[in-house]
Amino acid sequence: MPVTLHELARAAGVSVATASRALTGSSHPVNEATKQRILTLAETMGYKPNLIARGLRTERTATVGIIVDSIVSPFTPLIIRGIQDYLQEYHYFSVIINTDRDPAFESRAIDDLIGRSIDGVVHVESRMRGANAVLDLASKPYVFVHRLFSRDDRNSVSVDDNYGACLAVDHLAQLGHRRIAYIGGPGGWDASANRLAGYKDALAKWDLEYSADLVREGNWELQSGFASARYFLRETQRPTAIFAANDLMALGAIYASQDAGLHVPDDVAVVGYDDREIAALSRPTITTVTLPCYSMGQASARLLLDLLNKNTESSPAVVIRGTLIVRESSGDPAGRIPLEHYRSHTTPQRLLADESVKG
Amino acid sequence: MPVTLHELARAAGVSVATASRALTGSSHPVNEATKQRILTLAETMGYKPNLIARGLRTERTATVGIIVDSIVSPFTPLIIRGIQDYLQEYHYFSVIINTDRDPAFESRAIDDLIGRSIDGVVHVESRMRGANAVLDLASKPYVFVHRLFSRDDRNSVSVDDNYGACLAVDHLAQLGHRRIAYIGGPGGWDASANRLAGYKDALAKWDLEYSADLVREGNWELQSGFASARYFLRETQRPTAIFAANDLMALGAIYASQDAGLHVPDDVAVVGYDDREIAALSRPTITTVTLPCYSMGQASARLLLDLLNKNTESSPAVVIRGTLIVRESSGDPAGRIPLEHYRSHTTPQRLLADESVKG
DNA sequence: CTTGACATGGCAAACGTTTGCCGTTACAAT
DNA sequence: ATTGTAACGGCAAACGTTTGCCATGTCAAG
Repeated sequence: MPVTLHELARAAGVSVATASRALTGSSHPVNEATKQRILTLAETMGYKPNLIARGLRTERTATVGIIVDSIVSPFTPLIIRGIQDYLQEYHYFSVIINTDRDPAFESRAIDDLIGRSIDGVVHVESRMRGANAVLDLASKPYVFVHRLFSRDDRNSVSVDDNYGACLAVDHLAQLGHRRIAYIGGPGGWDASANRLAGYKDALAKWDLEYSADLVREGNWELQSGFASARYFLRETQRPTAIFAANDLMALGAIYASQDAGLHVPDDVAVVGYDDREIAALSRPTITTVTLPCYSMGQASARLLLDLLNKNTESSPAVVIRGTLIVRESSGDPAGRIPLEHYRSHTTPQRLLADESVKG
Repeated sequence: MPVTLHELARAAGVSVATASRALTGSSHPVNEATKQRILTLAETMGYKPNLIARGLRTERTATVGIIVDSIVSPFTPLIIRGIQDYLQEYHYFSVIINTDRDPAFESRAIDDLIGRSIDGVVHVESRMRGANAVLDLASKPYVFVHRLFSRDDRNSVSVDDNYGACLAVDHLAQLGHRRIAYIGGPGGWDASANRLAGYKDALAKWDLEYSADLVREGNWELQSGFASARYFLRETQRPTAIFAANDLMALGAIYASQDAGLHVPDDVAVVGYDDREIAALSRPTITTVTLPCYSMGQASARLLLDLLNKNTESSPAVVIRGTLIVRESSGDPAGRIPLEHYRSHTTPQRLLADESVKG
């Protein structure tokens, strides 16, 4: 039922070849007048190119696959949006595959992607993984987005966790805190190591002594933040500030402080990491370092398009930095929370602001 | 580079026609022995059908488009997952289009979908909209998912908000509350009207008098819940329970109660709606009615596949019911919060549990 | 022995594009 | 007048499938 190139060409009194060239802006010259005639005719007739047929012929589909390990995650959708917004400008399309870390489904999905002859892939993984899946698609350009693992590899986007942790500790030190405790992530995650390193770096920068008594390892969950903070607050010389490696653990630390009869931030200052929605809704709201998901998505799309169009073999590894968002849990000296602080978490503006790109 | 049907056929010593029929399970008979030979050969040679070519020939792509107005929303990803999980079982694929309610981008996206000759569309919209976009794709099977608008239309999935609100008020009445206030959503949304109706229905059921003094209209945001609750609590005969039409306003109500020196739930019980993550993280955790996004996604996919495969003209409208999740803000008599309550919000199990389907 | 039905398999057209190759014309340079 | 170059346009092949149609062989019923 849809109008084809043949019909369009016949209506314009030209061959399909000419019509095709007029529409695609081919390098082959075509008379400007006829070109315009074809274009306007295409408009009026409502011609829409059959992308399936085009894909079959050109073996390029202007489609990239996005493989994510969980679309139900506070971070993934933002990354996806970053990717899609960037792709859109270049008239690329994306197909999202949600694997849920199920290898069987993943390999089936990859087969599907191959069958659809997508042009490239962005792989959004929160965990490290073997390279098995990658091999299958090795012939296609491939870009990684790693939220919790840093990769020195080329063709990858990751986060400068060290820098982010420095930001947090800097802030606390600047407020005058000298005993700053740290609740880290579990072992085996690069993010845990890097944020710990950032914590240490910042301490050194401020000539503060690193003490193992002020560091505990959590598991990203609220309870672990709660337990760790309770431990710190029972010490003879309790810390005046706690930096947690994510917002959930920071919230746990706040609850523990409150249970101990301490006021946040007057008695204990707390800083989190990630800038999840909860950080803007809790009481007090949580000072935190943003995880620049949107920018990461954009950067990965940019990398992939470079790979596709400039025929470069590989792109550099991109590392993105978050920024500090100061809220009540660290700063505001008055105890009472101005109501205006409870703003919507993610407005379009917010997506882009607060995130800076490096590399 | 990938192995084609021709190569496979030649290797098996048959024609492409036979190979095709062996692989696709065509109705045309093919000798069982040769069929097996072809299948195993396909396996060893790593043959993957070119879905582009197949799509060109058959004009069916086993792909459905998912058009969402915002992928950055606490609800959309869960709906998407419901859709994709269901589609996956039937070897369908999906393409997600994020419109951000930008009509220009939306129409471009729809053109793209047409060009890709997708088989059908699931439209996930949180707001009501004109049918303009729909017309363009009218030739394709189309299913709506409406989270905040109910549609009597066929080919649509929506929520039984009336029922959900009843659930909440029932719960409060059962706990002995007789003055139950209501913070509603803004006008113009079906969800607001339906939840209000449910509130009234439940009151009637319990022989409780409806009073306009106990109802205020919020705007879904935390502040409005805060302001509304403060208003209620200043009344000479303050309510002992507050039902808010979403979790954010419920949280605002909790904050207002706490500011007024009242304990939740001992002095004021609060129930929300939606079961967003915050409801499981706040202090106290919030009793709420689930918005069964995952089930809605599944149901819409089922509807669409019915449309595609059974050649039915239309499917019935499906209405899905949420369930009540009792947490501390309404029930727990003791003031202190057991730490175990702070569990991960969305585990795979959770996706399916707590949601019941009707119709 | 004839006929019809069925199992099996191949030929080739078709799906709607893009593009290499060739032909024609116009025009400038020699 | 001849040649070279560029602009313009058409023909037809190709991309990898699926499928209508036809051909052959087999076998059972008449």
